[in-house]
Amino acid sequence: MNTKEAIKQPLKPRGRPLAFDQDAALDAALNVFWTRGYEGASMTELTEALGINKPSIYATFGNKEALFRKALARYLAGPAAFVTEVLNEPTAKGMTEKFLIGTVEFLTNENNPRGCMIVQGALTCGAGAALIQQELVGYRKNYEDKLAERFERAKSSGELPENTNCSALAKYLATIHQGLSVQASSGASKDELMAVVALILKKWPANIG
Amino acid sequence: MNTKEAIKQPLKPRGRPLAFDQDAALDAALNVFWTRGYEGASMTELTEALGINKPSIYATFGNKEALFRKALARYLAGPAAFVTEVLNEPTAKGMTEKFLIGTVEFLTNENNPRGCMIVQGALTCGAGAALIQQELVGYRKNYEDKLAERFERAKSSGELPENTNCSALAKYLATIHQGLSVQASSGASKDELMAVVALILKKWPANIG
DNA sequence: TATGTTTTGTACCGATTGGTAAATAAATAA
DNA sequence: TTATTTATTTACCAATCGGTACAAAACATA
Repeated sequence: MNTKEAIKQPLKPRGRPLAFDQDAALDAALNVFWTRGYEGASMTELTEALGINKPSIYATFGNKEALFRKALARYLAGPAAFVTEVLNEPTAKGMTEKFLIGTVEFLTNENNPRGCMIVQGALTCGAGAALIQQELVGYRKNYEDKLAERFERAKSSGELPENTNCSALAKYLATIHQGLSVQASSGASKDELMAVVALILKKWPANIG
Repeated sequence: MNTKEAIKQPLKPRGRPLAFDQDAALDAALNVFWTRGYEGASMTELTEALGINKPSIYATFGNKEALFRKALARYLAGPAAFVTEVLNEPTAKGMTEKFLIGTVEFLTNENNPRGCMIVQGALTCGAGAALIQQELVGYRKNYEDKLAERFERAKSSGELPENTNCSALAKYLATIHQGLSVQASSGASKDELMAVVALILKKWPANIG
């Protein structure tokens, strides 16, 4: 028995092998949810997009909610990863710039559906999607909190003045981000949104405090 | 025959009279669409909210799309009327202040559902709601254009400098408005959103041009 | 009272929703 | 080969979707 092989494949799966790539299927599901929102994406459309039948989806990913959550995790770890990465920028000003410019590039990337999935996945919905709706609200709040924490650190380090209202500043950035998402899904171009961001950054951080 | 009576009621309706108030019914429909969005509002929920049966809805207002459009018209003429009224403010600066402060008061009014119906009525949806989705995009663009025109007038009158990018400034305001709508529907309080607006207005219009 | 007109309530329509039972197919293990 | 395990396909489920047929009810006119 080869040790290397034993490590890479400690035990071969017993039954019939999966006939599709799980990551590719999740990408396809993400694309549908991203475009349609949670409720707007029907299992029929998802089935066609994934290229597999419904029982395979349910056996592999669980029900529609579970599939949405797994697609959402892939969204956060993949195309939307820049949002958490910018938190590590050395300065709050640099973070703000990278965040806003990165947001516009992300929202108008022609390889992606338009808009941010966290924002538009379930803004309004029927009663059956209330749980997903609340979860997305939580994701938005969570990121806003991280922005506020970053501004607090900048205040401690002296980059921002002592009287800075960090939570208001974070909510301001989140508001811009969410508005840009609506704009992008309404057809706004990269140049148009970059012009908006330029207006915002021109006087930043002068409008703090 | 009394002339006054003839003018007020030129001819009495022939058949069985309507058993409900059309405006009150439209208000109830507006409330459901405003909360749920176009697709999230089911005819069953609408029926229960209006207090009348489905055949009465269809006979009076038409199908779901027609009902939505009539509720939307009532929304624009009623709770959202301030948005067009602020365009008549004597100065662009005054308009901007009234627009942003009015937006926050509107979005956090406890008598209303949270969020702007034009923004959230059909941001993402299934294929069947594509027409309503596009119409709402049109309403957003239309208002943004009116903001841009107002800024152009302010440029002509000398209130704004000659190098002002009016369309970018209008898109900036629209972006803020749409972001505030998402924030309000996520549970942000009036005080929190007023703090955001205060940040924006503090340096306005310094970030022009 | 009889007739015509309109709205009402009930009961239903086909299509689609998310989700699944059951048989078959493809792999490994004995 | 035979048994076991897992995945696939087909066909279907109850519930809900938007929308409507039909008859009873409530009015004005004659």
